[in-house]
Amino acid sequence: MIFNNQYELQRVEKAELLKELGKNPYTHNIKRDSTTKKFKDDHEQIKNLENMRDKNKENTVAGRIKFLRHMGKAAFAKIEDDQGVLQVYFSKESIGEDWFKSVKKLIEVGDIISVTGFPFITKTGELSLHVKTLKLATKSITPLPEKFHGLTNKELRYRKRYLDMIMNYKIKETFRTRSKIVSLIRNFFEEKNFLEVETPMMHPIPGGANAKPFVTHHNALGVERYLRIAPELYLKRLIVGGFEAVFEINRNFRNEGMDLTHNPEFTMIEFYWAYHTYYDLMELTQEMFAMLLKQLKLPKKIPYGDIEIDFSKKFKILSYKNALIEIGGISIETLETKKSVLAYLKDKDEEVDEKLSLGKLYEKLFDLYVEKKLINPTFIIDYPIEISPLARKKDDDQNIAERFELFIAGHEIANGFNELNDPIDQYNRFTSQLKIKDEGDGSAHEMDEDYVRALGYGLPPTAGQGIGIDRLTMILTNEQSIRDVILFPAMKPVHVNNNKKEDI
RNA sequence: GUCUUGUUAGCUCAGCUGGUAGAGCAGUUCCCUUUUAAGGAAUUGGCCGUUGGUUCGAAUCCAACACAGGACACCA
Repeated sequence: MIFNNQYELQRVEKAELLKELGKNPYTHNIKRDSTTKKFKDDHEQIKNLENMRDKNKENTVAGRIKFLRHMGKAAFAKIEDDQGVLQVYFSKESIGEDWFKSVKKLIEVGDIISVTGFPFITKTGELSLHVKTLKLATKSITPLPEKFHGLTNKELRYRKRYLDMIMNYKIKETFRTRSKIVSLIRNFFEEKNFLEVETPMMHPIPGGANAKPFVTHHNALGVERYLRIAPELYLKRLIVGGFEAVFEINRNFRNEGMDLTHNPEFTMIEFYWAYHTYYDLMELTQEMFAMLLKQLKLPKKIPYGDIEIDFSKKFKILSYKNALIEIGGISIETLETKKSVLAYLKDKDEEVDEKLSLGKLYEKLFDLYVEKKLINPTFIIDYPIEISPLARKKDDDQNIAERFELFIAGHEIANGFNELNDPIDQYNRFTSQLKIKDEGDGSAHEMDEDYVRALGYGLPPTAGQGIGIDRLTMILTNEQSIRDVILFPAMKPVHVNNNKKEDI
């Protein structure tokens, strides 16, 4: 029996007793004509009535009992539904003596009930429902956590999100906002004539990002498949095919570490826009943020933990190299050669791989000394080419990619660039990524010959971008951990320890 | 992957330098017809994360392991 602790057994017994009384503890025969919020809104004016009640009104509201206060022959309960909480009052007289006695014994906090009755205002001034009929909708077998402190254990909150939602009302708001963000973004792109598409999640060759993939096996085909690390290469094939503006909002999977900003599966929007440039993307991104803030009714300066993020000005644009100099405080001379950068890092007691290229070393410097300082929205542009294997080179500097990343609150939120559409160049970039992979960087990009062949047919000048929806939601909901914006974040399984020594 | 802190009743937490486990809420039994974490009286409930070790004796000391929070590393 799965429910075997003393409290659960007690409640199972109560459910049995209810059945014996002819009250199905799991009935479906419940209809309501109002909600906790609507009931309060509809009857707000009864405070002006003489008796502060209106016996001619009648509504049925259903919800979970969160508080229950018995007082001999009467009782108050707070019931909660999707919309909020409503206090209900019932007594021996209002629902009948026998049923009142049974309710007192058999119905408790956690149970879901429906109540029918009229609005009134209590002595302490709370608009409440005076119950005439009380029905049990669902008997709760497992008791709820404590009513005052609630559920605070983070592990339990993540593992049992349903319980977290019952106990921590605020978290539901966060996930409503998340849903709204996705919906608003979808709308935004549709209105700009982007076409929403769905490309494969199981890839024969993992591509579109530098990351380690999850591997799975396709039985019928007898081949390995990789959960996608990015939809990028498929979306660009669609641009080759003739769609000129596409987007996809869905999950990507990366087989890497987890922390406050990384979950192994995460949601991204990627969009590709033919005959546009990465400067157009930066404009579009700012427009999108303005739209989100407006629709979510957020101010232009929003709090995030101990800091404030200012969206009121045009986002700052700064080149990668200048960011290292101006924000990282690194001298131009230091940045000139591999040797001087290595010396700088060693001087700072940082562990570095001497084999890293200058571009990779820049990346290291950026992560160490710049990223965390980018609080207000900032576009960092013009990235080293070797960390941007799918981005177009600048015409006047072969070492720089026409690429940007958007940073907010020290986190990377978006990544966009002019797509590399020279098939020969792309082939060579893949080849040099393979070399990096051979040298031991498991996250280097794979060769995707079919993608290069697609480019062979001609990819129009295109700019493309990805935005991390989880991180975006974190910023807009003021949550510090990605786990607080993912309904069911990845957790290790808890396994029962059975390795007790056997007698010999 | 590394470091660090934690794991005690259903939940939130005490438990000191080792001496056989406590509180509040919830539950159970009573009293109470307008309460707001309602109140009053009594009371049930513990493989002290797991496995070993040290010791006459371990929730407490030591080790390994598991899981979690945080930091770092990798990445978005």
